[in-house]
Amino acid sequence: MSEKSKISMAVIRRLPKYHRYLKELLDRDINRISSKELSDIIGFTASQIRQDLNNFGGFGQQGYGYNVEELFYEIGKILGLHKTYKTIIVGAGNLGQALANYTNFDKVGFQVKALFDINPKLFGIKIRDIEIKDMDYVEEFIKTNNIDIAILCTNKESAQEVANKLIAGGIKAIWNFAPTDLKVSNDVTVENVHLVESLLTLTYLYKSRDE
Amino acid sequence: MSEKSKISMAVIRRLPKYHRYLKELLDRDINRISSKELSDIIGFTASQIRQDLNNFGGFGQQGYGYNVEELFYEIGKILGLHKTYKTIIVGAGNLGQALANYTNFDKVGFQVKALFDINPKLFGIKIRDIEIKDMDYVEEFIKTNNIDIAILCTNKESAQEVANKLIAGGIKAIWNFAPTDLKVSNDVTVENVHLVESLLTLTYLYKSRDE
DNA sequence: TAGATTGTTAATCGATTAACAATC
DNA sequence: TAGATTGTTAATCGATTAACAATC
Repeated sequence: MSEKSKISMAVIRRLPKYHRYLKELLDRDINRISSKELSDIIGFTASQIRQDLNNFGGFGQQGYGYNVEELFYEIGKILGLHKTYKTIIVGAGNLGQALANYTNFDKVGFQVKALFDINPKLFGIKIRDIEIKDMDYVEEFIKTNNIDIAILCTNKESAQEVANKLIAGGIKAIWNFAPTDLKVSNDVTVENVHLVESLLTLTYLYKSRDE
Repeated sequence: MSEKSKISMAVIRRLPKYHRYLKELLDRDINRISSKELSDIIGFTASQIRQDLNNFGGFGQQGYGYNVEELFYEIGKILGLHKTYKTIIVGAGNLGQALANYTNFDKVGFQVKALFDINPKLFGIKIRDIEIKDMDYVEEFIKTNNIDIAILCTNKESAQEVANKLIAGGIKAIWNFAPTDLKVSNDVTVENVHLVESLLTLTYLYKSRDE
């Protein structure tokens, strides 16, 4: 925990959205924006935008607003996008393979170095030049290649066991797509993508839309 | 809006997690649980669990706790899982195809009736007996087959245009995987899965873990 | 300079936690 | 009945919004 808890999760989860909208503004050659204008397009209140940004420093200028390029760069830095990340995908089923093919991650500096699976039939197959390897060698691979992030795409039954292996190899960040909550020590960061939970939220809202 | 806004999004997003943990308890043949016991395994406070559940009715019994099977069933009903949903996947790239293959959705009552794409090379290809069809016919297909939910897996450039088409066909619920925010009228429900935002949250937390 | 807009403090709102009477 | 645990009200905590002085 320590100091990182200064910034609330509510704020943290808004940061990537700022980043995405600022990128769009940059692409449209807009180089200056006020919190009011940004509010109109992103949907947060101007007050919230100013509060959020001021958690990290005074990026604006009174009477002017914010410089889009500078703000985009600063938020990128806050999010850790000043470096590239070496990742592996663990579990080379449909989802794992689809994520290996998903080029949107490359754009923000993520490299997939290998996929891992337990199914020998998959060993050696390449997805965009990324090879599927034997899960037995995952710990060794992590150490040798200084992997930062593991993308966990196994089924829920093997997720915890595989996560333990990754952590034994030195992994400190897991992007978890398995529909289960991992038990990890607090020096390991886990971000969950629980697809079924998202889908059930949709059905709830859909069902309740005109109640 | 109307009455649906009674229940806060914070509560709604916890419901699928209750559902998942109750299923696990059922599978382990546990048929009774107190809010305190559930708190220990799910990680919400016992008080919060009781508050959450009481938004929807008194499912428990003083001195006893909750009946697992009944509570699982009731939460399923609240989430809209009393019926099956007909869905289509729009955009049959890597992600669309992976989702068509993802059998976890079937388990909770979702049927994928077709995939749609604009690429003629894909027309007629089948994923698990689900055919990829010409996007030109998507409106007609939605109407003819009473599709409930569209799973949007296009790139961000075509997402809004495709969404408009789906809505013109009568779609009221969109599960959006395209990295953009859709503009829709308020009778249409959109649930976003913004993968890049999730990944950037992970990098933020990873980077800040020992600050 | 005057106008605009930030940075920041104060007020409000909503969500979580605590407490306990009701009751099985 | 006595013990346990809910349902629900009250207290606390945190996040959002409003307001405005500072300043570019």
